[in-house]
Amino acid sequence: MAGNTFHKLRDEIENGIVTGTFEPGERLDEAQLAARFGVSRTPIREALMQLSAIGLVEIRPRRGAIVVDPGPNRIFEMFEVMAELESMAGALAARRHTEEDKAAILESHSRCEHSAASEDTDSYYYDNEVFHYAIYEASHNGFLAEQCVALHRRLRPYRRLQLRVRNRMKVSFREHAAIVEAILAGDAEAARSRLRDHVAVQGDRFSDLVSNLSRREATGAGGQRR
Amino acid sequence: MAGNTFHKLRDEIENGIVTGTFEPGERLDEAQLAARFGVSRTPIREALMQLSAIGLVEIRPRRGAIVVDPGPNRIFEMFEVMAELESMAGALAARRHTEEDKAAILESHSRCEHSAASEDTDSYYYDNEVFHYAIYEASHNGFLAEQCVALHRRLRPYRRLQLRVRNRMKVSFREHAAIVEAILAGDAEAARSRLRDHVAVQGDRFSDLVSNLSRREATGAGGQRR
DNA sequence: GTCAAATTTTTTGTATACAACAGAGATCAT
DNA sequence: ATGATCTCTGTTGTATACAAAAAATTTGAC
Repeated sequence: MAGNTFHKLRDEIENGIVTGTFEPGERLDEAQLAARFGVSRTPIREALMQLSAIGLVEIRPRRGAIVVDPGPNRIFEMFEVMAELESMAGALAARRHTEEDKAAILESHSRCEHSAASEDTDSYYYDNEVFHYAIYEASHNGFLAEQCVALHRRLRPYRRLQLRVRNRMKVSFREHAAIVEAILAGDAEAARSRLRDHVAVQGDRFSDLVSNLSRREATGAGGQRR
Repeated sequence: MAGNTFHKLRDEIENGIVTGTFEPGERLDEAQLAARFGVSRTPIREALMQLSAIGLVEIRPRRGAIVVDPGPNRIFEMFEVMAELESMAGALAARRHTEEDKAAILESHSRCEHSAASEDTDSYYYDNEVFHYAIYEASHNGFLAEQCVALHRRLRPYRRLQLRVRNRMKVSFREHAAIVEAILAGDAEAARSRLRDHVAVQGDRFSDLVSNLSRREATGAGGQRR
């Protein structure tokens, strides 16, 4: 899994964006990044090109690359699509899951139970991810799984904000239980609608998200485009 | 909309892949492409990086880039996802469309009628695209619209194969009519299921597609990876 | 002191140079 | 003749160089 320099740089920068090292709206200076990573500008540019194709950074001609800052509206749109893709995966999983899929889902589900009980948000966050990935796999649609993983990854920072809301973790786990039940029972439509509700950001959860976003904004996360 | 060299190159190569100038499995030699377009290797590489991030080409470390060749299975998976995304757009459009959206849908729909009547597959192909784009817009989810356009574009060559099947054009148009009706009536679930059936590649249509694929393969389209 | 034009500086975009690696062919031993 | 190793060529990956454009700064007029 070596991956050449540009590949590692791509992951590195992508990670920096997702974890917040590079803030939304921030300008990504090529020379600066090159110095930071101890390489020349060439691989940096290649990494930025890839990130721009994914939609994580925006390259403005002759004016450099900036970290894309999706407004609350765009974030909502992304969650709306994510909900539909996940519910699709769930519906397919209900119809197509194998014994191995079942084992993987149950395994990750019980891990979630454990971290939810111990109120460890960080480890719940991780286990939750594994749980969802298990469903993607069980859909037996490789392309769908890839799309889900990519979008899930992109929404990571905002998901994280959501988990901070009081009791969200336990509610989330209860929803998981209902989803598992539907999938294992082979009830595609139940799995679909339960996953949609689980992922969608509606009503209170939307306002919670927006308020968390603006709070972050206020603490100087950027967003100002000169 | 000037776009720097690498931007134009990206579109150029992407187009070449979609239209078949570059065949699936074909190796994309950087120096060769550079000579062909009269530029240096640098912008060529940047274009290839972007295409690899989209998933159109695969960059094997130290072994060059090749045009990705999705097997029949992967193509089927992509159609399955496309069907779901389109039906989602249709469902949203049924609930959210404005007067302008309605006008755009009806306009493109009647264009389709015209080209279907005159049996002009090429112009039907184009008008059909406009029709579907109008639905994406009417969903009022910009992110969803982008995803749909990207996937639609990627499936272009295979859609084209499908249209060759006898009477497909007229059947397609009749399906459009039912979809328009559902959307304008605000019936989200009808729009969803009708669009899903319209886009999905099931039963006969799947075998037709596979047979067309293998016919193309037989005429020397490549796919051999050394 | 303020605003605008010109100049300098910085930064991007492309080309070229060079080093490291992969694949093909040649050489050699058996 | 066959198999393995070695060499050699071709291609990729990274660094550097240079040109053009945009931002910053200075200069000058009022």
